[in-house]
Amino acid sequence: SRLKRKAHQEIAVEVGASGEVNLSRDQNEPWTVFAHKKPQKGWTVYNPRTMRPPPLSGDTKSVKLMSWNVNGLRALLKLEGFSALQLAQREDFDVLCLQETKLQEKDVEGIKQSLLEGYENSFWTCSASKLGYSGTAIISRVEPLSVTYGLGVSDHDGEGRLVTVEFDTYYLLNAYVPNSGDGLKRLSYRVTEWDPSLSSYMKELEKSKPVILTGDLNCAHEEIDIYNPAGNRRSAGFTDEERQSFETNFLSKGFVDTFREQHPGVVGYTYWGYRHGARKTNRGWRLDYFLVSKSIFGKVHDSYILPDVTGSDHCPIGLVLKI
Amino acid sequence: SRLKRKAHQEIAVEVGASGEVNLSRDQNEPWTVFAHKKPQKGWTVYNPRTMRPPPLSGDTKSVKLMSWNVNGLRALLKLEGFSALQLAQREDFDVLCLQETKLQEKDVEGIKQSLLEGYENSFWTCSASKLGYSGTAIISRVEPLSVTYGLGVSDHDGEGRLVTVEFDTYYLLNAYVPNSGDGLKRLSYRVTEWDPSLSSYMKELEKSKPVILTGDLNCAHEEIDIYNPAGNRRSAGFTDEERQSFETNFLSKGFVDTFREQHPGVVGYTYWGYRHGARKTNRGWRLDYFLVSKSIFGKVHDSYILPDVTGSDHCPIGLVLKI
DNA sequence: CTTGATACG
DNA sequence: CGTAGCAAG
Repeated sequence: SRLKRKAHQEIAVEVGASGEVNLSRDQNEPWTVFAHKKPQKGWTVYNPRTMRPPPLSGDTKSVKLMSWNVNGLRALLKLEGFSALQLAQREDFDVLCLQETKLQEKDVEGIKQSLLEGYENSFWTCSASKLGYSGTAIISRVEPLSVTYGLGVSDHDGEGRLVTVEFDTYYLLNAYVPNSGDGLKRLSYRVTEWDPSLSSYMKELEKSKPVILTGDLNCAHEEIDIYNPAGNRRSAGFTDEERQSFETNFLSKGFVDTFREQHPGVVGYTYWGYRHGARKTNRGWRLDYFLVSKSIFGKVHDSYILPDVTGSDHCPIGLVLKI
Repeated sequence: SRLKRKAHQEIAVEVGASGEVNLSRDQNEPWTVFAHKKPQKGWTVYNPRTMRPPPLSGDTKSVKLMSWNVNGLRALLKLEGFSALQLAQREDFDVLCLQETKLQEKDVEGIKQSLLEGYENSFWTCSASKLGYSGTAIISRVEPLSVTYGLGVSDHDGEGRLVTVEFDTYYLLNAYVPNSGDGLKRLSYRVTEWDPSLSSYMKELEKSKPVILTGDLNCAHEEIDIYNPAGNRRSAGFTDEERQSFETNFLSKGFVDTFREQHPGVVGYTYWGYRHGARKTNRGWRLDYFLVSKSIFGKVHDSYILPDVTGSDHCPIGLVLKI
């Protein structure tokens, strides 16, 4: 049955004294924020209240991975109420992957200290070529078996865009895929060099263990993954080239887009440009993913989005994995 | 008699709904903000409430000139309550000279429109060499006889640091003198090229009419003009070279420092660096002046400072001239 | 529209 | 510390 929709409806977000985030909407009401003038038949809008599976029974062990493009970690931490700490308290994640930390090497040590109790393992990349640009981190409760920065063998590692940790039963890769840029200046680099290199690297790792790739993959895969497909055919992140590359290098190589697999026909954005108040009207993109090797897709309990968490132009996403 | 002093006393400034500025202090209390640990004997701190002469009698005609380094006019105008408009309402000036407007040529027309009713004559300089840098303006009720931008004949005019207007009985020059910069990089240019050129230009004009120079002259002339003379002997604005240049090029050439002449032994700062809350503790400098040709010093009724006007790291100064 | 680096004060 | 411009998204 179709949801009742009201275009441009705003969600009021209330931040409590201790930083907790409360949606002011009735918990039972369906998620009705929808900016499409003519929503496609059969599409519904992802509602993290109603579209998440019930918690696993107590005797099923699970791990919760989260990913968030924070668009500048120092700025985010200044907004107390939205700090990673609050997210930890709410979500109780095991691993948090950050992109666009925009840290310099010299900031890392200080940030590490001030971060979360109980997450003593953290691994940071910074852009060597441009200060305050790009940068990723993996923050984990348990100590990984190994850590790798960058693609290792290639010449794509000057911008601190990738960090890999190895756990018992899988590799976890956290990537901030290069934006193709204004005028699509970097489109060619992105689709002919970066994407294939990342893909090969993943296939190489997969020989020993299943692989999970998360992060800002800077591509809205299909029309359902962007608010205005027609108007963005030549926009970075929705070109045919990038979408094709996403399929060729990742999906066709046996990596599963977990959110889409669990939620066919569901609109779930993870990014809204700061310009023109795009977030209020849900004019967004789905750019952030958890892709997993087919061999462990069966372990995916929940692939979800937290669109109400602000503080960045992206929102966090999560993956609950049975182990 | 010595004033009672309390170091680091703070003045609370209240801004009313219509933008008026109210000091919260008792009107009868002397001005006691004083940051010197050991105030020099005989120095008192300028108090604009008690140290200004009584208004001129109704039959003496006068003109009020004001000067303010606004440190970015667009930023200032955003702070509604402290706009030049409020200053106009309080002070009823005839001419307002601004420095460090930091406007680009393309901003000027728009700003001109949005400015003050009754001040239809305004003349703007912008830095051609560096966008958003330097820049001056003279805003006047009456139309001047002529306007000149820069030093005219020299090669010092790329930065929009000088504008001259000619009135019936005097020339008014508004200058933003080059800061000698970190490491005193520009000290030599400043004292061997800019100051002498400005001085010659003034002497040239003086052949036909008395001259008034106002603006940010970027020099604290004597020890009394700076909160920590000993610690700033090699700071831009208080080097021996700049102080000597100030004397040689301006005072010795017959231009009178009107504030100092009227208030010997009085500490009156016009600038407080933003760093370390220098303004709260009155750790300031007197960098802004009205200098006048000796021939019209007799016409000076009041040379004053408005230290309670915020919105910039400098405060406005004023000159009331009998005409 | 927002972050962050850099210049300048 | 704060105002600018700029690059990047």
